[in-house]
Amino acid sequence: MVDRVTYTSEFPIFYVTVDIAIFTVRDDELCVLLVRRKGEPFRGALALPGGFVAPEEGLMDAARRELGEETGVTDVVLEQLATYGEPGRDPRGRVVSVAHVAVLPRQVEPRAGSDASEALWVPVVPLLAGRRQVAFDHRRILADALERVRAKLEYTTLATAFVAEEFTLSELRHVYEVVWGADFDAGNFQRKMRRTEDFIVETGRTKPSPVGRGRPAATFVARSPGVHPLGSPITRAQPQRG
Amino acid sequence: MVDRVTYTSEFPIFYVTVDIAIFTVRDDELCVLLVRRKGEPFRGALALPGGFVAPEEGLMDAARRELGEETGVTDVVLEQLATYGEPGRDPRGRVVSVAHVAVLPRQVEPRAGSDASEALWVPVVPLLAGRRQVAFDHRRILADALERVRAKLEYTTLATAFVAEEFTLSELRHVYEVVWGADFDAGNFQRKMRRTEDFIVETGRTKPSPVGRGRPAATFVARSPGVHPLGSPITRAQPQRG
DNA sequence: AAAATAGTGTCTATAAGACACTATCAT
DNA sequence: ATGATAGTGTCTTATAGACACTATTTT
Repeated sequence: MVDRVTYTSEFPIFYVTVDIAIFTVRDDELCVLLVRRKGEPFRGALALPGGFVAPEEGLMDAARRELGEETGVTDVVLEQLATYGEPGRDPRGRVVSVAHVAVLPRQVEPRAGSDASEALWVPVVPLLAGRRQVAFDHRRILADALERVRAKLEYTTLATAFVAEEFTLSELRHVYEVVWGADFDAGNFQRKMRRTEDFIVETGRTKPSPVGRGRPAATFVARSPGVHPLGSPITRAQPQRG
Repeated sequence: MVDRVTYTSEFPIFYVTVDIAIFTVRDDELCVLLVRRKGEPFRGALALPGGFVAPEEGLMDAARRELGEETGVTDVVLEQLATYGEPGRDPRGRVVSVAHVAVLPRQVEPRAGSDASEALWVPVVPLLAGRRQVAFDHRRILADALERVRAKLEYTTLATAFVAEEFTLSELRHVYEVVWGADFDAGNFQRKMRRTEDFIVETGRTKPSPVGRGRPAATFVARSPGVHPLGSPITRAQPQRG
């Protein structure tokens, strides 16, 4: 790292950080990983995990590093969300933050990092509806991130990033139901998924229901790793007059 | 502006810039406004207009200012696209660029700014398909911007940003045809637009065809200023087996 | 057998594309 | 009248949602 340099320019000093909104489905709720801040400003408030970008580090590399430091997770779907750089958004100076969205396939027990006294999974919708303090403009970032995840579920294969590598259609349907807060007809969902091209591939194996009873479900894997656009969107459940 | 400061930190120096991909439909082609660089690096190459963010200036404010300086346009649809910050993307140092997309309602004659020897409208698709040199990673940014515009046309009211405040459905259809490079059935397009909620409002006035012959077209205005999501998407023309 | 979950069949409403047709203008 | 563009009618095909039904498992 650079230790002390002389900065000669007519341009101001910028600090560049990354913040990450890490989502997972946990206990029938969409949750985001937040840390409780140890230092000032916003000491004790909830914040998105994140940190400063290193000198020779790419933006997504920085996000991936911070994510690893906070959760120990490495193989994860990560995407740039937007950049927040209003003057005054950070009292320490002109900080431009490149926000990212990450989706975890299963619940991971977070461990606190060096900048946080605590790391915890927080249900997103109640947090955004409530009045709990959130550091900086992270409430706004989180709202944007939620909107992005909900939108991407519709026209990409993002849903598979929430479940294990091998999954049942009930598990996948549960992701949509939790993220969108709407129920799906199980039969129609089944048909839609099986008919959508380039999304899922049946393994030939089955998996018993978690409640112990009922017909075991066929398992599937994502057709290809990562997130890809879908030919036809997965529509949100809308009541039909018929 | 800061003239000379001493920068004491374990964090590196970052420069933050904005770049703007300004699109318009001109002569039956989707065009982007590019400048020819006066100075090094990439002297003489084509580049997106853009520049450094001022000390107390928001990111979109900076983009709007640069856009005004380059084209004289003020009232314009502007949206953040993505941020590009790979180390080495700019030989002058660690430059993080926040790219924006702008859409102009009509062809504007660009005037060269202080950083550019020339400003010109360039057809986008041939540029991306060809081998003309483009400065920095601006070819990549431009490709991302084109993808964004094509996508937004489908599920937002962005198309109205390409036409004058009062427009005919033929003019609007032409935007879709040029941006997507596909023809639409004029009748079906008419029905689709009139039935889509919260998109357009008929003025009651008519406008004669530009070729002088034919029935004058009814004119419309956008239902509300700015870009808004649509309830039902405008689908790209796809051949149907029937 | 009963209960629970997985998966299929089928009907209806809606909407997109194809294309024939009507409407209104200039020459 | 002719040709051009604007706009409507209507047929076909595809698909989403509703919901009844079958299939496969455990208790």
